[in-house]
Amino acid sequence: MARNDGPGPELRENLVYLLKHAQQRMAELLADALKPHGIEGRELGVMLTLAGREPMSQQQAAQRLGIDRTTMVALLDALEGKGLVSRHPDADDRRRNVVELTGAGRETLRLAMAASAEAERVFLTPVSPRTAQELRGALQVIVFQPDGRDS
Amino acid sequence: MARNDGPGPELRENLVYLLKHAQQRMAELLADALKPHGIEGRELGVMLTLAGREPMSQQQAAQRLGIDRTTMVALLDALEGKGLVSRHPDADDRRRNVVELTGAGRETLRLAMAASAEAERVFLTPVSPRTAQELRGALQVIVFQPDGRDS
DNA sequence: GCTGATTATCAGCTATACTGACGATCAGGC
DNA sequence: GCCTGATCGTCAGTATAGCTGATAATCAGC
Repeated sequence: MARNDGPGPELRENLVYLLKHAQQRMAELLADALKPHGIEGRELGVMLTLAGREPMSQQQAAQRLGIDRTTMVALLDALEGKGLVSRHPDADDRRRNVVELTGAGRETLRLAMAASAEAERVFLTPVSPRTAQELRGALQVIVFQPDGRDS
Repeated sequence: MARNDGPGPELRENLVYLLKHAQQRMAELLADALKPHGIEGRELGVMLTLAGREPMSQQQAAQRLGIDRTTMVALLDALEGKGLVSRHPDADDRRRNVVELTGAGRETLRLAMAASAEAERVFLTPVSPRTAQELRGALQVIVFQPDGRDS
């Protein structure tokens, strides 16, 4: 995004503005941190979804991530091309592709998770660890219980 | 965005994921709140930047907002088409356009700011007012003093 | 063994925001 | 005064992310 001279006081209070720019900064930090490992942010999301779980279909993975199934196709094409995930038809339901991390995928994921944690650390540098935890907690509540119902 | 069944525990902790989805929800709430007033979120950002200040050039406004000058052209085309802002050449520097809110623009901005505040209130429903203030404060620090230098 | 639903895939569309090029204009050196 | 380089607004083209709609293969219920 273009250079930002700093907005007027009206926008400094604006949540859309703050969230958008915070998200953008975090995404840039993550992209830089992941570059050495040859993946991008959304691909890490896919790999995290696939990790430590039963194998799942593309559709299931897409729903978990909150992305469209057609978007998942392109993401998996890229990851499969890098040898990080494998697709093969489900024996029980041959419409489905079972998607799994490969060995290389698990290793890359391990390194990428460390890089991601470091990017988050940099992102959170200007606030105290306590504030950082409150920030994460508040976002979790807002994203996962937006109607105030308890989980 | 597509339906989200809820991610695994790895992603629930992930700041990029949380920020992206929080930003998306806030943007949707704002878009709905602004629809009756005939403007969208980015247009409110432009109008807030133009409000209560000396008239400024398109470039200055763009830098304040952190968007590209070419993006500003299209945004102002729309706002001018709705009669909410006026452009006219700067007498002192005829390369520049002086951009100002019209009377209708100021009135729309007044209503839109109320709608925006209400959208933020809905967004923050699941957290306490105190947590909401901490969230806003933490984001401000991260966005405006990302290197930890004091303002 | 039909009929309707589901899965993965693909083409095409939309929204957003950028880069690069252009003409008009300004500012500084001479 | 005049040339050179920089700046401003504009436009065309490009890139990215994500969607809709259509299609072929497959499944499940009757």
